Amino acid sequence: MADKKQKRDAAATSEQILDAAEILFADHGFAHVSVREIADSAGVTKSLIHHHFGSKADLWNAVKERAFGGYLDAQIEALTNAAATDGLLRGSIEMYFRYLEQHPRLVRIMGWATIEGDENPVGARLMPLGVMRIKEAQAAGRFRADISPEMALATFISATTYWFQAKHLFKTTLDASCGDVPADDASRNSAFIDNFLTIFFNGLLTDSARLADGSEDKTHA
Amino acid sequence: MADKKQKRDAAATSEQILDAAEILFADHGFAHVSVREIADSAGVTKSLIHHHFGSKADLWNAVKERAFGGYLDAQIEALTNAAATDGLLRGSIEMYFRYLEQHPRLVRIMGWATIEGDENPVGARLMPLGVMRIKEAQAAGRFRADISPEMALATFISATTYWFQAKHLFKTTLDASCGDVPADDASRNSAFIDNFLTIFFNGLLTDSARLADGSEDKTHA
DNA sequence: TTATAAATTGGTCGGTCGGCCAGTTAGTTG
DNA sequence: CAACTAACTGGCCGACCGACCAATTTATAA
Repeated sequence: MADKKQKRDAAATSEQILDAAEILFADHGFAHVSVREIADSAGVTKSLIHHHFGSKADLWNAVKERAFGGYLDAQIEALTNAAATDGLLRGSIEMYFRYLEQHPRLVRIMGWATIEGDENPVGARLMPLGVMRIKEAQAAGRFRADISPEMALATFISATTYWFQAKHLFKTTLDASCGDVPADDASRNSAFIDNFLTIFFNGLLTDSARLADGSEDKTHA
Repeated sequence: MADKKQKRDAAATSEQILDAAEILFADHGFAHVSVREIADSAGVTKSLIHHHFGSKADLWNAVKERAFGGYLDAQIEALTNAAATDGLLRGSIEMYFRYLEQHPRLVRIMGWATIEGDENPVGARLMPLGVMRIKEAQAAGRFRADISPEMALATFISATTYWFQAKHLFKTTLDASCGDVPADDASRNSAFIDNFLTIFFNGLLTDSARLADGSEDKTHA
């Protein structure tokens, strides 16, 4: 156990504050949360927050930076390692999807940041990598050449991001659906990504690539 | 001009207030706008807003109801009239897209409502219609039967909605793209819907339907 | 041990928020 | 014309906001 319980630890305190702020900001948005609430939730004084972060807006920026940092690292790695073969590209797309699934708070923070007009430095760094992967697949003759790589990527990002951001909007319809839609959240996510990937790749693949890929799919589906 | 300029007109005043509130709420969100700002922008007194709408939250609800009302009517009509032939379904999808394009304030209001957790009665009424159209296309053998109609619809709604809600996120990458991406907003919207529809329908159509449809497309593309 | 910087506290400030209320004016009805 | 209702106004209220500050406590280095 060592002497972990120090009386004063600036780094630990800052993280406590960031943790509390992240939860509250993600749930209710910047404007709906007061510094007092964050202080109470973090078990510190309101003044201490100003001492460590300056202002409420600076705290919000710090929360976003921390959340986006891990996200950026994970996705850059996935997109960099993804070779241009369909299988790996597919896997890297699913990895992106699963990352959002496992970080719902990040999804909400991204949502608030987006609608509040933040220019998102994460997307600006991530998207060129995705575009590159798609262009490689086109050059290899696997993806149709008449599709704009940028627009294909926009389709993919939009579909997956909005699925998580607005999941509750789909819930009513999905619940009312007769039969073939799974009931629990996790299964629904899997069903969505399965269906989306099928549509997306079938729409993107060239005829020859689709035939080759389709036969593989059918062997294990 | 008749005697339009009445001194007192409750209905007209309410609309003035709704108009001003819609713009401000759409731009900055519910929490970032004060009743005073709305009153100033509408040219009325703060008290008058409370007189007509009760509370700030009630005004927000009234704004959303009015905005969603017209949207609901337009989309129900489009989806009801759409026959199950690909052409009309495609047209009805593009109509949906164009409606969002021409009502950017509605898009933002939907965005705020979504992230603030409102259950959206509009989607609950619209989505069953879309699911029905897709099922018809499946029954007619035009759409692949191994795709969940609900998930296909979720893909479509997510892609189109997020495209407009987060357009500024794509801007950087699109601007930096070399060559083949149009520069102005309107052309980009058209490029997106074109590319999306190609991917979406190619991914959804059965092999036989794709061949028939593809030959038609190639004649004018 | 002492000096110094940093972490932390409680309290307070000016300002803005949404809501309310008493009073006034305009339109309607009888 | 009088009586009544509804539209509309100005001012005020308590509550809460983010920020700031002076004072206190702890850790560290000299």
